[in-house]
Amino acid sequence: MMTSQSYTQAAQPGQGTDRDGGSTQVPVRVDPCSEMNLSEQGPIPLQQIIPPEMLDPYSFRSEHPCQPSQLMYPDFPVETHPSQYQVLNRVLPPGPPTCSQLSSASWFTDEPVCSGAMAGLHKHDVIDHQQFLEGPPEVTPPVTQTMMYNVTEGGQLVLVNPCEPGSMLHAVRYVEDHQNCGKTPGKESVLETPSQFPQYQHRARCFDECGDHADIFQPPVSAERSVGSFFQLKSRKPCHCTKSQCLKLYCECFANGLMCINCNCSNCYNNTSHEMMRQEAVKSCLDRNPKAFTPKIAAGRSGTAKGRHNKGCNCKRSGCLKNYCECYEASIMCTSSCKCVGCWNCEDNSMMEAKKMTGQVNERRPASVLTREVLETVCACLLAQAEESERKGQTPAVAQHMILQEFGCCLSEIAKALLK
DNA sequence: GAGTTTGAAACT
DNA sequence: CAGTTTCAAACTC
Repeated sequence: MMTSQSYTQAAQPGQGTDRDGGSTQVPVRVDPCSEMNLSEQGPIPLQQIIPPEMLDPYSFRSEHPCQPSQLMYPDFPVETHPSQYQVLNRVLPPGPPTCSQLSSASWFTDEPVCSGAMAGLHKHDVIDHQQFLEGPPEVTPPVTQTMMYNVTEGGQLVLVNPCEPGSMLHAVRYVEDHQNCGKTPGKESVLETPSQFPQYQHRARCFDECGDHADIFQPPVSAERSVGSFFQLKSRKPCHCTKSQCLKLYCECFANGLMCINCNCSNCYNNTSHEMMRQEAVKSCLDRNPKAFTPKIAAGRSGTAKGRHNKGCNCKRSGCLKNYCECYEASIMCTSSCKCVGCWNCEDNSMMEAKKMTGQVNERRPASVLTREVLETVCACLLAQAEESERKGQTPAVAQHMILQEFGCCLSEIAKALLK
């Protein structure tokens, strides 16, 4: 298990052993601007040990060489999520890493890159930094920033982020034995920057578990996992915060456990330059609500595609039919957990019964009544009324009045159907 | 793009 | 815990 003790150990090749006798993952800071990182001596001289107090109130743990190290909140449920700086923990065969082995560390991706910049990756090779931060793009963009791997003589790999001097905290290690798997691969582990929240953790698997490398960095499949967290990451929107310093849950980046990148916020403290304040803000949020960073939308039971809002919405005026409503925005129905008023976004029947049982007021979904046939019937009635008015030679004002009256009758019938 | 509306988060 | 305020996103014009 990764303990805070580990942070006090230097990342020297061959140094550091955990309780199990394996090598210890040692997070290190690497000066990304220094040429020394690229030296054949490896980055060791520039590695900076991160004291535990510099870390977020999470701890690392890896209970099994085949399982990922996980960042944990205190009292935070273990969930697996992809991470901005994901946690990787995988097995590597002994010796220098191959292209395919290294490439998949760039980000979980459907198709591990083994071409272009990644091809022939060995020492000091590069991967797309932006891709590392933002996840795999829909279409692989040109490499504009680089992330470098340094391979130390001791077999350690250290990811070097040339763009975030303070944030990158990665340690990659090899171990000679892969004890629990009975094989002799090494083990690679990339630790995310300590202040990145754990809700985008990524579960990698042993080679012998997954069978193919391409599958290793797929987003995790977990019934309890936040629905859409991976996709949120891919499609993350820039925030526009002005007053919260992006250190309150008003900020979607912060709330999603992400640092602001390419956002339109002002006076932003949700970045590596304000690490301490950011950590305090996280702690403050967790003090206020231990589940503050728990994804609001949890996966549905039995792996159903749609999830449910853990807390439920409280909409009053939107009818839960606008994106103000968190349920509606997440494309899920309101549930009995919601305290919304005048909801039009609820499952009819069973949901309604649940609502009635709890005394909550939620009307039946209009879609269940406003069928195509009903709408066509209403239109036919209005047209018939217009024709009748014309036939009777009524003035436009009277005709309008009669049509509106007919429309009122139709609405009345629809309302009755809704309340049935 | 400015102003308004909305509901979650924060505060009292 | 309820009421109020603050905030930023969604929405409208």
